[in-house]
Amino acid sequence: MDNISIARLLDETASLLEIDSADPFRIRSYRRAAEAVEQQTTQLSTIAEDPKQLLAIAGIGKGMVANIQALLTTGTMPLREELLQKYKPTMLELLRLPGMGPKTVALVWSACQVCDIDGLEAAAKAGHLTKLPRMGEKFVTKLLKDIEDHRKNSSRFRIDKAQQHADTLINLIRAFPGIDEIIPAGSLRRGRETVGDLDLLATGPACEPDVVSAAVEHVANLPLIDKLIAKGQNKVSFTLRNNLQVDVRLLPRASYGAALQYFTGSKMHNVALRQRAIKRGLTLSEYALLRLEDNVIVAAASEAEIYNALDLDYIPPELRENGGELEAAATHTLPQLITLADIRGDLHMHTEATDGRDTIRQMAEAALARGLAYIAITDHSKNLAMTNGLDDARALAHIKRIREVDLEMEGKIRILPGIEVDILGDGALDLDDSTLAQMDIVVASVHSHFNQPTEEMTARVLRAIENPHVRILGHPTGRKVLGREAYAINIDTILKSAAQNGVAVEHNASPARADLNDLHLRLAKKHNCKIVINTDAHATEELDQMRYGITQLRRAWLTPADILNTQPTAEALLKNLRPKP
DNA sequence: GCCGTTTTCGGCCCGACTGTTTTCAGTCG
Repeated sequence: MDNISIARLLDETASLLEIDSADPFRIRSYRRAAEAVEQQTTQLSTIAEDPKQLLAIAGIGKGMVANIQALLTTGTMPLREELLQKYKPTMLELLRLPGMGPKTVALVWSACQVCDIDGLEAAAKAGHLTKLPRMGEKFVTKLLKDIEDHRKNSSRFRIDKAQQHADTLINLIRAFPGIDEIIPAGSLRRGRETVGDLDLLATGPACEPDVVSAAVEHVANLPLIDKLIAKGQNKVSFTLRNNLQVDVRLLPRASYGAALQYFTGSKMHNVALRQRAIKRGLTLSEYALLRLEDNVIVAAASEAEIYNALDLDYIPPELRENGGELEAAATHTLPQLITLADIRGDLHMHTEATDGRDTIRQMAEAALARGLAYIAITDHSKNLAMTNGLDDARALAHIKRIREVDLEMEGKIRILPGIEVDILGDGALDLDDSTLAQMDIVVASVHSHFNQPTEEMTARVLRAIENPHVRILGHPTGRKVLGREAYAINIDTILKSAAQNGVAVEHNASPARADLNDLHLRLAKKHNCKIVINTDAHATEELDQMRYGITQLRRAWLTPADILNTQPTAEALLKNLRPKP
């Protein structure tokens, strides 16, 4: 059992304990232990023999060592089994619905024997829930809508999780001699926020038709496979333990480009492309681009050849949605899309002063190592009490330290003092203007999980934008990619007002919370908004999440000129932000 | 359940907001 699985089982146990109304601090230790295990770089299975090494991990004590050892030897642990006698594992799914916490899950279970989403929906529709305490019409209406949303999303995987699985599988597959190139196709390659299944296309000498069967056997016997679905001549389909379906195709080099094009999609892009081929007396399939009259291969080995043979510029995967990219490629007017290397700064990150894990200096050095020229430290303000948010006095002391570290870095990277302030219910900010005046970067974020009418929510954000100290609007939609959903906000109005006031809107690069999707980003460009992309990193390695945010910018056809933090220096960036009052 | 001790128990991030109350429990960040 790997660390990720151990962490998941510990976290699940914590959720079951919550439903069981266990001691909140005991629950927290299970969550902390899960987090700690997930962050370990060495596999616990290799050091489990030696309790001393396990105990050395912060958050792992005697009890947790026993749990981990039980998980590693038996695949489960006594407490988990005991809880599963009382509750059903499907209840964990219920917890993922907005507004459904452990108490409510326990309540519907004891009152209606409801333990899964289908049951909950049926009970809601039958009117059983309104008889329960604190559950009225409003709650049930919202619940039914949330169930619907959940069903739409729950079979998909976030891009970063899909990428992790892809990376692991690619390494394992490449271990077979004679496989030298593997590319994930499908929506992962197109940079979609979520991925339904994984398409891995491999090629190399071992994938040629006469020898491919050995490579197929290798793939079909990968240790990570949970269920083998199909094993064909050059294709293996299986699922992983988390139910992610993976299709691996082993393709001869000569037709690799055609296959890559075909399996990358999107479906609509491919339909349009094939129509274009037919108009030119050609036919495009997953094997090749052929001349219709004599079946001669025109192009097949690379995607570029295929697009060029159709009189098109090469179209980046992110644009292949049949949204005008064929016309642009035909007239040589495709945009020069932004790349990760264009990003010169990251203006939203946290440190140990609030809920981050690392120090100002560590964040700065990590950013420097990633080639950034400047960053802003924007820890939380006091209203987010659980993050140990900064009050005015602490915020001022914090920027003093930020300036000190900035000097220590001797110009190798600039560190701008900043803050992520919270927007209160009436649209006011939770720190004094005199404090905000000391900051280079003020990110105003809507945090509380409001369920106000759209007009009130929008008015609240509009008022925050009007505060002249605010330079960036963070979490503009409050949207999360999977799980609990966005605030009711009129994004069109917000973006217009941000543009008028010169407030930059933030695209959060974190895959969990990509606040603006590609449609929002296009809207922002239409309204002439200033746009920044930030990681909102809470630890050094989260700075790497910038790559996922970039794909959303590319999907929105954005270029370096559309994004403010492509400015080469901190000074140039600040000049482009709203002027300080 | 973990941690840090002032060694063997007490402390462990808490405040805003909603829906249902009729003074508050539950959820969220």
